[in-house]
Amino acid sequence: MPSPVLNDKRWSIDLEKRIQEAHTVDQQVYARRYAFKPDSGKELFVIDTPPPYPSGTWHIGAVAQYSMIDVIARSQRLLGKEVFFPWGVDRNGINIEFTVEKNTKRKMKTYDRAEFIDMCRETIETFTQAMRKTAKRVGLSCDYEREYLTDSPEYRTVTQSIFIELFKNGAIIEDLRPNIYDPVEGTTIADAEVERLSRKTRLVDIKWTCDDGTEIVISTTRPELICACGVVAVHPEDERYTHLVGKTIQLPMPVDGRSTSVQIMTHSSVKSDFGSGVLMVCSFGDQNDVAVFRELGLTPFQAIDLDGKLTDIAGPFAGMKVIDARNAAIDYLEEQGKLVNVVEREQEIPVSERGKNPVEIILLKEWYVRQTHAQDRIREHLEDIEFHPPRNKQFLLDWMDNISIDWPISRRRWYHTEIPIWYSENGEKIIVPPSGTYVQPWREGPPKESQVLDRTTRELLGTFADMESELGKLVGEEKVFDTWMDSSNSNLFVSGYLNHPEVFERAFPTALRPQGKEIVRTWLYYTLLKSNLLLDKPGFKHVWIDGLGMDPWGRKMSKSLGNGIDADSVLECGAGGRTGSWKVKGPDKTVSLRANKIGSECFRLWKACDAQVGDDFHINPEEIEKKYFGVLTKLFNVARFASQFEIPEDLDTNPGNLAVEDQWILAEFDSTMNTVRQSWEKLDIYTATQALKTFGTGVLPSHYLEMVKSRLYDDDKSAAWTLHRIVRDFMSAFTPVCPFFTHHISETLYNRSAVDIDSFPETADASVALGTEEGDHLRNLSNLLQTFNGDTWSTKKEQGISLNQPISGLVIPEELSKFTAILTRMHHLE
RNA sequence: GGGUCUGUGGUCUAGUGGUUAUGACACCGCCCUUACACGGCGUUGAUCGAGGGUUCAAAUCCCUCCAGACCCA
Repeated sequence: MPSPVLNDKRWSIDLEKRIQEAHTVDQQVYARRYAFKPDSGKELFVIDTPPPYPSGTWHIGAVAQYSMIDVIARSQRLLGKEVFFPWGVDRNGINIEFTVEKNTKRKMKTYDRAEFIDMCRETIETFTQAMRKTAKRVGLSCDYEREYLTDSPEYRTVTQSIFIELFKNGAIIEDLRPNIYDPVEGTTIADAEVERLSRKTRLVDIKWTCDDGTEIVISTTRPELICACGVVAVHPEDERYTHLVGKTIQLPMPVDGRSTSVQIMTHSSVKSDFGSGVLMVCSFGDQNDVAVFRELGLTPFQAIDLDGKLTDIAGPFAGMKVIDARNAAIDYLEEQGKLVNVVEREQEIPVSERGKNPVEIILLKEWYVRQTHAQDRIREHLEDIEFHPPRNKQFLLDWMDNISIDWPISRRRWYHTEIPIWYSENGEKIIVPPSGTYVQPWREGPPKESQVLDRTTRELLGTFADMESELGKLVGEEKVFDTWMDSSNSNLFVSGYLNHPEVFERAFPTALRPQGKEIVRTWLYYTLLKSNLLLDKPGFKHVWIDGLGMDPWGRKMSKSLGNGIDADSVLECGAGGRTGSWKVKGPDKTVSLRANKIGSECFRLWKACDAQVGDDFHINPEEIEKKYFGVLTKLFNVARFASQFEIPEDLDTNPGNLAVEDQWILAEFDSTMNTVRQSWEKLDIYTATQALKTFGTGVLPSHYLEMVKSRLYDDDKSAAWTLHRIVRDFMSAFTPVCPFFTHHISETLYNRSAVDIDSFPETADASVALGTEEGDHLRNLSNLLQTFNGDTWSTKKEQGISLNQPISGLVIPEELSKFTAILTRMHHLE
């Protein structure tokens, strides 16, 4: 018996790791394979890879998503495109600031700014390294040489230049508006960064007195804000209070520097059945207060300062933190006999997503990206973008429907991109740097080539060099950008905006935005907004929105639930004889999960095959191994079996003397490959992988191989050509899903790695290709053929005959007459 | 409270009006047949979340309800 060229007896994680290490060790080889070569002459396909935020371990669900992005990258290369699969790391932001604060037990603002920034950069660098290692381990074919960091001068330049561009064209403005503010972290935040937490709060009923002596009761959870009350409102149809409308009512608490009374008015937003049905409207207790103030044209009061303390208008409570002031106010009201009732109740209160601090709404002069005017145009652009799956477009449309205010982009933090502006001494002019320059106005002056603009009209007044003497003492902007200002340029940056204009010309709109559905309202929306405001174009050709990785019971994985699964434990499961075990907290009890071997190839195969894009997927390592490791074993053994037969010199030329069963399997294979090619073109990973799996573990080994075994042992050249041709092309088509696996087999057998194939395999036998009469005829016989084989196997079993023993009395159906010879030989029919 | 999505054998999954509802894993039974026992073959197992409606015909379309996920107020 000839010995197989594939030495290893079976697919294993140790083999996988050996292949993977060899695959990535030589940077030059690696770069030849996966580096972006914009001048290759091929159609460009730029992927706007989500730059991961480094924070210690990588979530297994995220790794699953990234591996599917890699499947798309590789499948597009297979289809002949020049793919740019960039590797970026998102390093700006409040998370790393928190980490440094936690590690050193000191708040950011107690540090020197430059010192703190250095500490952030050092800390995040260690996380960055760990992340890149995992990315390589799971086989992401990124262009790591061109790694970009969002906190690098190169990236921040793009953010700053785009800001200046948008300021000049009027899409960005500066204004004094009510803003959502996190007093603990001392920064403004956007609507999209607010979440709600349920907390116990005291709802207090307070007695107010009208000028005419009438007493009414008002319920509130924010008594400390009485000093900012602008109006007391009742519902216009609430007959209980009709007689009071228009009267003046005394504030029940002392205030300083403002009127001690307000008017009673009507407003339709008042809920008559809540408390007494009377509402005090303060600047600003919540978003509704903001709306009422705006509608009634009231002048807001500044009740809370940037440190979260009450201002002077709060009289005796000035200088107190909000919570202390609230308690003090309740005590005061009780002493004065104005407290009617107090109830503890659960209330959903808005908190900041990052710090979980209750947020306040306060008036601040901030920078805004105007967005309400752009919605219709963005919707038009959306018509040109293909969504995968189409239904997930709804997440975006829903969010857009809810947009009513502009996007505040300035933040009072440090480890972010600086707002690139200096103000003249009188505050009327601003100085902005030239395009393509990274500046830090909090610690340096403007470059000589900067421009001077009018702060309100945006009119260009001259160059900084010419006007320097008349500007007075410059003040550098200390504020920074919301990190989404950086992230929402990612498609522009990777497509070459500013840095490679000639590439950008061909690469934009960016071919693909792959992302999770949880950041549709932030990353996706802001990116589309930016592309619209800057270039009046859709940002992408395709948007691919995947579901979330959930625990085995369908719940979100989180540290607090204790149901997380670490990515490395899955990828390394089975390496060096180690097994994997996970303790995961279920809804009822903690469950122990075990697996012997998984690795990156099995993990990728599972994600590709088990879940449609857009669906949330349950991650259970036990199931991944049970359902998919066997598939790899099977495919490996098919290749190993093939590898013991001589490989024809010329696999590309059909020898032309194929037997009918060879033509039949090639007809089947052509149909499979057609499905696969079309699915890769449509970014449909699921269908492509399913088709390959069905063919490779089903009809090929069970029926074709069993049929031609004896021919192969007899050294039949046609059978060997057919089998090798199929194995080779199968590996090419399958390489996007399992790159290391297919690389090893194809390179060992055919001296050319499947990962290097840059055109989808051609039809092996044109005479039976999809659409030919002969091919259709053979494909129509497939069911009958398989049924006949199955019937024969079960008959032998019923009769207690082993499969290699002869059997008599079985009749081959008329339609299969051309298979008579091979079927007789296969089943030893007599 | 509202919106969007999802709900198919024990588990996962295909299937957007038309034979007997697809496949995988698990279970059970048989088989070490010159690639593979980490394998092969076969059997069992689903009133398609519940109820109602439209239709000659519904897992598929419509309505109501239930459950879950995500988002919003």
